[in-house]
Amino acid sequence: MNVMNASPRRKELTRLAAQLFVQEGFDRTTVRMLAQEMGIKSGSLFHHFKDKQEILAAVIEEGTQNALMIARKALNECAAEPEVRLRTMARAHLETLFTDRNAHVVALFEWRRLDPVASAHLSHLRDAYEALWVAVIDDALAAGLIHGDRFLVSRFVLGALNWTVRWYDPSGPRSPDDLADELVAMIMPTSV
Amino acid sequence: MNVMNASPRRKELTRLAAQLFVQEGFDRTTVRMLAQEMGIKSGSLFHHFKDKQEILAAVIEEGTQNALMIARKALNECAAEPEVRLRTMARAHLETLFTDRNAHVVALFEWRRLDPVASAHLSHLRDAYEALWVAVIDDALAAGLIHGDRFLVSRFVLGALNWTVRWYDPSGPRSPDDLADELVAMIMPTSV
DNA sequence: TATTTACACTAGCGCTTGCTTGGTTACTCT
DNA sequence: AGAGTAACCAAGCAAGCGCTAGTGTAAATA
Repeated sequence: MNVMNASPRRKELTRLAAQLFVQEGFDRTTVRMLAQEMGIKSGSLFHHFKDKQEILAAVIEEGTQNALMIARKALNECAAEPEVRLRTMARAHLETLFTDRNAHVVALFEWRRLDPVASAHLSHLRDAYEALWVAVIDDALAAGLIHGDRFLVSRFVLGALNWTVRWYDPSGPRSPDDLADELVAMIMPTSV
Repeated sequence: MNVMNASPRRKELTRLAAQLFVQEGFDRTTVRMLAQEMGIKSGSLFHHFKDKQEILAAVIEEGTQNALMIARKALNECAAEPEVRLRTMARAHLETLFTDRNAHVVALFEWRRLDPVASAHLSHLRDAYEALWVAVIDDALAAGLIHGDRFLVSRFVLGALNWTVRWYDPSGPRSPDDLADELVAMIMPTSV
């Protein structure tokens, strides 16, 4: 029973759990289903995770850490112009959303199943990620690229982006980058 | 056991069920919790609904029918200018979303718990509602008010609007109508 | 060689789940 | 008065739930 273990075995189990949580939802996924998917018996599962809750927390933490890393890297590597940074951030968001889709769908739609302790811990991670967004939006507003309330704009943009997991098929003709660019174009009057 | 009953009692039970489904999620809401909230015993519940699934379907159907009615009425009563119709549709969307909040949150986040039969039936309702949106968006595009792909624009706008249930507090200083107007302004370069 | 560690197993406990059954009450209609 | 019906209740069943206890075994460590 490893409290904060990052063994490769545990990582793989977390990945499988994410898939099942998306397919069935957290509540309908039983420890027996998880175990079977992992090729072990249900009892053995509790050697890797203290309880079912911890599996959920592991899935969400993994996904959010990843999103944070990718976004920071992308922002570090791109130019300083507000327009470029806005586009970069939107692209990074969709990139993580669809390369790590299962984990993010779980994070978006099963967050409330977290117990208060895990939720508090993971909220910090999510807040750090959203702070990146707000900074980029602020720059774009200051540069006159977009208009409106900083708070509203970021919520609307994040909502539009997050909702894509409900309808967008990344294996179709349109790439995630196209999608991100179209959204940015939609809210940027200067780019018409 | 009424298959397609619209008795006032059943309507009230449906409303209470929606509230619990939002609070706890469909899977974690037990028939005993539902019964207690309704002031009856769990067995009596099955006099009104054939099974738990049917309660979920009733909640979602109620909400969607309502949204459709409100949107149609609002569009019928408003002016013919594409800009007005776009704003009207966004306002109507947020109006239903927050007057009938519980039912809509359930429809948005518990849809997948529907069995295939109920899902197929309700999909038609939802499609009829989305068709209203696409028509309004098409007019706005044709009038040059907004730009982009009709499909993408409607998805982005609906995503941004639906996501508001996650963060917006209608009892705050900003009214739902303000919210709708700000979103429309955000995507309409001409209104700067 | 002796000991620990990591990982898996079997078996099942205690509890909750959705739902059924068989019967009762209260009200309406003829 | 009698029949019909909608609404309810007490009791409980079969299945499934998360999780625990105790054991076996192979590899790593001392």
